[in-house]
Amino acid sequence: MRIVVAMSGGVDSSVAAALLAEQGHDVIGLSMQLYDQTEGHASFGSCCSIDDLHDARRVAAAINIPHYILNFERQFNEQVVSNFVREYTSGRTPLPCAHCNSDLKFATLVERARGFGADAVATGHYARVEQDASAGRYRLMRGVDPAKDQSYFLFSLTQDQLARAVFPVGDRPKDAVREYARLRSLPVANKPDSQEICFIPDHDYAGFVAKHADGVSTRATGTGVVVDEHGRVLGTHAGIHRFTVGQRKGLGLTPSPTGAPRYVLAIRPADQQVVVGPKSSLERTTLTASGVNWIVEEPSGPVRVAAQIRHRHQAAAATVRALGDAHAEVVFDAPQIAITPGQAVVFYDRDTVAGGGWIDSNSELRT
RNA sequence: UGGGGCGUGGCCAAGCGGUAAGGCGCGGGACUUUGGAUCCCGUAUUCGAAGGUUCGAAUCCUUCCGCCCCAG
Repeated sequence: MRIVVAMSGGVDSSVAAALLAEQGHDVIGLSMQLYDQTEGHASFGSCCSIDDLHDARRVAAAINIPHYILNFERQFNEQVVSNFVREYTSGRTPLPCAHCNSDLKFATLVERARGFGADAVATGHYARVEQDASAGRYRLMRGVDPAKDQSYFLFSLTQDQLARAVFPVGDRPKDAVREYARLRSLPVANKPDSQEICFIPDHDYAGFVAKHADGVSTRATGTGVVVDEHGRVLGTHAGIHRFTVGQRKGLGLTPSPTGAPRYVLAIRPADQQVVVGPKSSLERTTLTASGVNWIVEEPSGPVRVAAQIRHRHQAAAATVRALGDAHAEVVFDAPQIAITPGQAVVFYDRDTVAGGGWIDSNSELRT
């Protein structure tokens, strides 16, 4: 079978490619160039820098597969970057990796793969896909290494996309992946794990948003006030895009009378307000989500699940109810800290992803 | 200039003769294919200033400076 592997230049996708080649598949390596590399070279750890593309090419050469670099700048900008900026300027917190997966890797890249005569696209994600013959569906499951599992970022894949998705490293622990890379002497065997958002290598999210907010909303990055739960003004801030629910650092306020730390409770884009308060006020039991994607058959009634509200959040017992029109309501058994609009809520049944959606509200505090 | 109170790191604040707690904030690190959180480490040779008493003072005394409150 001919398979296209999305090669980022990292260890995981390199091993994925090597494994598939070893299994006898007809493997083609593709790397996506996502943004212009000409300015600045401080792109450490980013997934698609010039260096990373070179690494991908070296790996492809080492395992003897063809390798192509595709220019996805326009698509990346339209699908991922614009969403990132729009979310921040509207008081929400984006999850770009999930969009990159569903809107680029398993959308645009799949189309391009067809051009190469390939039906499947493999990536280095730590997740598993299985065909459930009895249900006539594909199942998405957590990677076997609980510490590296990335199924959270893949919740929005459709059945069509899952049918073409291959995750060669999902059934092995990270250690084994690294070990395999060393055994095969892959050039990236000892490359550090990537982290951080790949398109903002300098860490300056606020600066990035402000710079790209032009066509989106200029006033959204303007100043506003910081208020407490009762609406009392505590200070000013330099733009709501600098905050996210649950944030503690960088509030720029005088310490509270009690000396207790303060956290961002909510962001109100309409009046540019950032609401802060004690940690206990971050607790919420319910949330609503939109853009819900069911990977298992959409349930007609309430379902018991383990719901995960952010990457690396310990999924918590909850009841989900589909509300129709791709909406859902989630009620947790116990309050969760910092349910954040813009992040994904993913429903698990043990290791299987039942579905997930985008968090819209967390029952805003009434002030 | 009658009476009372207070001045300790960016902020709040313990200490009241024995050689500067703690919290917030901030900085660094760990963790991490989002943001945030979390954890760890660091953060005043010095206590408004100047003298004095004492083996030894931020802690006692004197003066000065600066705030605050109540009276006029």
